[in-house]
Amino acid sequence: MAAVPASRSGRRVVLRGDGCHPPVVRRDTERLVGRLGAWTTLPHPDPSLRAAPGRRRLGQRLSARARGLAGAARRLGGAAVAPRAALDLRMDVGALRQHARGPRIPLGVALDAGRQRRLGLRGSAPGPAARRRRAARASWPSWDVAGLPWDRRARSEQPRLGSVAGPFALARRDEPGPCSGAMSSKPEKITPRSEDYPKWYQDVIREADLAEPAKVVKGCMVIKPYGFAIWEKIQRGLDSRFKDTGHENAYFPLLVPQSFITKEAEHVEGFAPELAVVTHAGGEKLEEPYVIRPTSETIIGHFFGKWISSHRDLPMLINQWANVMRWELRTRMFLRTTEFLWQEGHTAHATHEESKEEVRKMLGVYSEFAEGTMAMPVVRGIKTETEKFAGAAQSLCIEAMMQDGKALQAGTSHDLGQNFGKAFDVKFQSESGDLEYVWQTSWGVSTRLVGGLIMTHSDDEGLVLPPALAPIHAVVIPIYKNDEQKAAVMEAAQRLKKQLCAIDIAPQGVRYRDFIEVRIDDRDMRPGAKFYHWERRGVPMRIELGPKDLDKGQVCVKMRTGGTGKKEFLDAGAFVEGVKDRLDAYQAELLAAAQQRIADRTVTLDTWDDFIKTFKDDASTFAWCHWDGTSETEAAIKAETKVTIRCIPLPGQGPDAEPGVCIKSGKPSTQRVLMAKAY
RNA sequence: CGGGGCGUAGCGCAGUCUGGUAGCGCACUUGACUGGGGGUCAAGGGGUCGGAGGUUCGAAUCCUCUCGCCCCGACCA
Repeated sequence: MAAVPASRSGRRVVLRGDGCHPPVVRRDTERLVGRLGAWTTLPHPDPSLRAAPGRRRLGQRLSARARGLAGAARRLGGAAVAPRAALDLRMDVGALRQHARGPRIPLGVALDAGRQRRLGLRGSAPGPAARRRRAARASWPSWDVAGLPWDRRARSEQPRLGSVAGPFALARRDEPGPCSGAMSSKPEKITPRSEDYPKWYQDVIREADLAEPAKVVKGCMVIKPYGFAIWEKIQRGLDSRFKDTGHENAYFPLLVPQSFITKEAEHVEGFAPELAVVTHAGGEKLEEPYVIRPTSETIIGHFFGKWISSHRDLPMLINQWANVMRWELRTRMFLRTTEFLWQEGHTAHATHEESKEEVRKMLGVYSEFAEGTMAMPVVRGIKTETEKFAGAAQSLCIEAMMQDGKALQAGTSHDLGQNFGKAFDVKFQSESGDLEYVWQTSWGVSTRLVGGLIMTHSDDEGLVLPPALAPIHAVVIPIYKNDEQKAAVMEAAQRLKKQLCAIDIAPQGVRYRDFIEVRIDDRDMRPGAKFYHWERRGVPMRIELGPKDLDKGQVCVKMRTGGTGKKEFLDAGAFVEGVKDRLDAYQAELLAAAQQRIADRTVTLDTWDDFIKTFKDDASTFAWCHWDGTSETEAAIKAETKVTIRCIPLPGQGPDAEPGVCIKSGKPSTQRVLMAKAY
């Protein structure tokens, strides 16, 4: 038996095929297999597969798929390799050597550097790290195994005893094994939406580097810089609108005395199950526990009570940017996490008319922001009794449709009536001198908007962002072959960046400026790798800049959502001139596409049969249906189909009000409501 | 809380059945070549195997306990 030369690179032997594509044989494998010609005629370890006594090629009795693999191996040099239908085969030289003597051929064993050394196939000494580790180990007291039967150095020269599972059993793997992952030289791939929508969502967040699960804190997430930059732009856009509508920011404590929560009956009932409670502090048990705010109506109610005494103190218009905590059982990044960031507006008014007006006004701000800035169309409506905020008289909401047809409550605006005013004794003396309770509102949107943004626009290549919220609008990829070219290209890139960065693309009417943000990606990577990198992050515009472009005074521009080939070559000056329009058009395209989807996937249903059919399994759409207005029917529909009433549309947001019969109960109904499965 | 899966290098995972020198791929570092859609080669760095007990000459591997995470259900923005 000839000695087996080690593969030069020291890589494992890997053959891979999936039955659909030709087997993939790595180059180092090729070399090694080529040198294994000596074992062409090994006997198969399983006698049942060894039809003729003596010699037979291993591939012969195997399935067609496996034969394909074995065939590839033969073509490479005549080595006989027994694959199993499963696709990943690793075979180690030591195993082959054993196999040549007899009974066992362990697959799933790597031919790594260490193993090669052990088998005497690798001349080079262990690396420094290995040496250090070994030295450290040697200094510990240890049992000398030399010469004993369990000494592996001796054993490796003999066939291993014990049960022989055989190559197929050992290599069997119903799930893609480590090889398939190990074979990939690409970053983690993004699962296509059609295959697994929730998985796709997680993949996009990871690949775009928006956030990651905290893991060490249950149900929480870390919002990474790129993800937080999006949230910051959302904050800025909303905050300026709140200021424009007369609100002021303030901050209230994170901890709320437990007794506060219990003051409003419906409120405590709604939130009790998801409260996190602080019982100890400073090494001692607290006399009264604090709850970590799930929302701040109670503590703000308390302070409103102290601050408001006259109608002259009204309206009180406060907003708070804060974190809140709700102990959820199942979490999803951005959409539902234990801790999340949001904005909560709290206002107090002298009359119900005025507070109701505030509730509508802020819902208007939200919907304008959702559609204008996020390019996410929404339906404005009223929550049903069961879906409304715990403690509110009425809740308004905006509902967006995600790409899987499910609804996402993207913002809420509550008419609190006098409920909290009464609970916290927030009274004022009116012009007529009477003491009256204030009328309050609260309204909020959260980091959930980021989730909505992702699920509105992104595609199988990764994140897609509307320019109005993109932290980076354009990335310049310099193309060059040598230092000289690099210098010229980089200089041109800097010049272009300077021009672009001076352009303000803030929408009309806002009180802030929003300059185009440009990155020049001068990392030492292949241009292609950079393309994918920024594509996954949803950067709206990519500019390739190379020597040819410099010569012609042009730039190569590729918008994020165009197909791979859709590159435009534009005169550099004209491009800069028209870049704002270009971004505006892109923003408009995203909104139009989202509107189209919502239009395409919204249905009107009149029979329960159709309803069941529409929502069977995991499917969802927006469905306008008649409902008899009772919580019982609502609960029955939910129990049977998981579909909920997302909202009762405000005028103009759904079909015109017309009498009908409830889709479930058949009882009379005055108008259709929006039904869908929800996040 | 029920059902399922999993804790081994930064990430993804082999190795655990059958105890005997801690491995692979990606990522990372250095150098060279390369550069208009995920490059190649070479040389390197990095882990007391989730934790605690136990069995053993010897435990990632066997036993007991424990902690944590993910997925699927019941609750929710």
